[in-house]
Amino acid sequence: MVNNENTEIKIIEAAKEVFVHKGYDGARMQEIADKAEINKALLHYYFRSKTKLFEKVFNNIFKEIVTGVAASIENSKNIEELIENFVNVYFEELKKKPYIPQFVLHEINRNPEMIVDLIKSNGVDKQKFIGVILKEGNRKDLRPFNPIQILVNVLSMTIFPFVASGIIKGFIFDGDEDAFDTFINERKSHIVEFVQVAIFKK
Amino acid sequence: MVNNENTEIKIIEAAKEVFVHKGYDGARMQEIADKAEINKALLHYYFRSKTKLFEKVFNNIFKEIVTGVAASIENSKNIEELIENFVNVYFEELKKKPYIPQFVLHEINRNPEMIVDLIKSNGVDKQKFIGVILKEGNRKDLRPFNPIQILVNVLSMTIFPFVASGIIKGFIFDGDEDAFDTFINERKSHIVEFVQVAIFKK
DNA sequence: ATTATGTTTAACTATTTGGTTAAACCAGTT
DNA sequence: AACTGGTTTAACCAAATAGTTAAACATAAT
Repeated sequence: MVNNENTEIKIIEAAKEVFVHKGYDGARMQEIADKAEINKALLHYYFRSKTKLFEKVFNNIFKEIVTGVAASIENSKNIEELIENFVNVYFEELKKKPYIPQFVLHEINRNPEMIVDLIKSNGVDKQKFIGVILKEGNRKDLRPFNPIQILVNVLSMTIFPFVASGIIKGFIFDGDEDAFDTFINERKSHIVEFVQVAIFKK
Repeated sequence: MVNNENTEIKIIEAAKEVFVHKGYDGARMQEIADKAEINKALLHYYFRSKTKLFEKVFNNIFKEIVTGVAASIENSKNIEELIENFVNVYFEELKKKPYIPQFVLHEINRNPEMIVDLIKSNGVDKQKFIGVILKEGNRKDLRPFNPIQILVNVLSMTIFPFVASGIIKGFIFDGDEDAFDTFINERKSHIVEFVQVAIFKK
């Protein structure tokens, strides 16, 4: 009984790092071991296989995202608040962990069946997420857009720039990191404004 | 001299299929050979290495996308037309090839340096893409949004649903394919309407 | 028919990589 | 001190996989 807990955490952190940047197929157990400052055998002692380790890490990350979103919309009374809270919380989260969305989307794409178990095992309450937006959908001061479309609009505009940061950076900003950062910082309030202006009548 | 040209095409088509669905790391030369109905040695005879074959395929796909976009916005005189044309053309393209964006974004993420060469070697004229939107930016009947933000909004809303189809399908539509398809079909006109309503004053 | 050139194949090689094994190690318990 | 449990390691194994080789084959030119 020397390390245990500490080691496990170190492994998960290292695995997270490697999996997120290289994907499941591109990740190497050796690299994870190196990054965790242990050797490969110990890695397999803690998590029997690459698949098992990956599942742990992926679940971990997925839970982080879900609880993040849940918290951001928990106290939102109406659609205005919901959008503002979601975009604000999520944007800050993504600025800290910009590689997460691309990773999650790629892995779900690679193995779509996974998502069913994932939602189940994480006890995600769908209603909590789309309930507010559906209920608010028939407010008289809103344009008659399909609320699901609005939801996807907000998700798209918030998440996509991080998923496509490589292209946007290279294509629109000629590789200029600073210009891209400015753009991202400006974006948070832009989305809120843009959506508000679009959904309200008048 | 039996096959040659035909074989090369068959290889590229097979490689495209496999790379797009599995990614570079997940793709296997054997699987590509099988799908092209040849053996691995011939594969290496035509394209010396996995990397070389991948580059060819990726360039190919990238070019398709770029020319697609270029064509869609070529004859657009103002921002209204531009948005409508872009969304229409692109949506139909993506419905036919829904896996392309996720693939491209993942590979660029995996190897960001690639994009510089890619843009260079494809002779992409950036101005053509963002020129119209920048020029139209200070029309008096438009709200004073940053045109780049608008551009990214349109890109996001159009492309993201395909990148995140797995999550959207599973999460919002409980795995119901038909409901998702209906949503996608409705989406094309929704985006156009949504953006128009947002950008125009009054 | 023979030659030359490009095409196709089966069999092989070297390396990478996920995973295993058996022994050493360390701390607390008896 | 000897024992017991989990922990850690170096060395090893087997399978997968990118890439090679050398020979057979087909077609057109001489």
